[in-house]
Amino acid sequence: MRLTRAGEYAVRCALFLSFHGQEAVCSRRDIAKTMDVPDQFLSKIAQHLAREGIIEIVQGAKGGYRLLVPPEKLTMLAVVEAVIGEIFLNDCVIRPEQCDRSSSCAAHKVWEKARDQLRDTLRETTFKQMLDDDTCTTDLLKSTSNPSA
Amino acid sequence: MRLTRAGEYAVRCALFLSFHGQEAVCSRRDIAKTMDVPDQFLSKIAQHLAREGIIEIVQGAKGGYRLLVPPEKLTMLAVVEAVIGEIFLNDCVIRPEQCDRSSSCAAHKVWEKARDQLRDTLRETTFKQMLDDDTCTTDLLKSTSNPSA
DNA sequence: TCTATATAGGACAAATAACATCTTATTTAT
DNA sequence: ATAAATAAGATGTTATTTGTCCTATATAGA
Repeated sequence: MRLTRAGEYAVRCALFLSFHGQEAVCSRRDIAKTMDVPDQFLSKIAQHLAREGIIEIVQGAKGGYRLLVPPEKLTMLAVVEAVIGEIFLNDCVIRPEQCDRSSSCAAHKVWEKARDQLRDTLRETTFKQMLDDDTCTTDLLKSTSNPSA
Repeated sequence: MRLTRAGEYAVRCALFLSFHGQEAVCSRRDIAKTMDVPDQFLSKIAQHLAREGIIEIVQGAKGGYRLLVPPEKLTMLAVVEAVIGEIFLNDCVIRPEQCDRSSSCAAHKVWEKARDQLRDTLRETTFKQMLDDDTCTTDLLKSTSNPSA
């Protein structure tokens, strides 16, 4: 499971929306520009997030995306899996039926454990936490969302 | 980090070699056949394992591969990373210089943590452990390595 | 109602990575 | 010398990822 671009972009998008709060409808253009995400590609990603109920897509003029889940409840896991699908570290765990390879069997327990740990870690991380931890983060977010400054 | 075929094959190969012990020189054909690995592809994989000092490649007639590391010291991590390279879960951790994206920064700590955990888990698992845990494993190994039975 | 401004969604194109094989060369036991 | 192995480079194939183009649709506001 390597985080794909699409996954990374989804995280950026969710970060942006979390920063602006649940009330705000943020235009795709704004998000794309600020977070360095290809505009059209973001469209596809947003659809995944919407399907999972993470965001709402507002159409028409003044349209854009709105966060539906409060940042303190929005987890890294939810955002990432919305876009790249459920996380697996190897095929055998996904398709056990195809894995009659008993030779690999003991190995699979390891992968399963590793996978569970990984997902737990991602599940424990909320976007609120990430925003609060502004060691280096959010400077950009803040500045760009406040162009007058 | 999804375990690629190559990685999976490396694990199978190492499992086979671990089962047969450090003394045995196992032919590539045998390993490939028993473990369902494409013969030529295994050749490539073996070269990686050899470069990392995990196996020794014995050339010429009666040649093949020999395990250099005792199974109780051979870890899943070593085998996998020998073939697929150091494990990363996302690009930003690999190329931080490319990631001046401060917006992603907080997120990266999470990925780094997840990555460390994953590698720890894989490092804790030895091939001896996997062989000992023969819930379902090694039946095949045993039977095929003992064709007279 | 019309227009400008948004996003949706299908089709497609390009780049990258993964998987595998073919061929030729080299090594070594007998 | 010969047969039995593996090595290494080139190449082909397929799948995935990333991204864009184009047309359709929705909505705010004059």
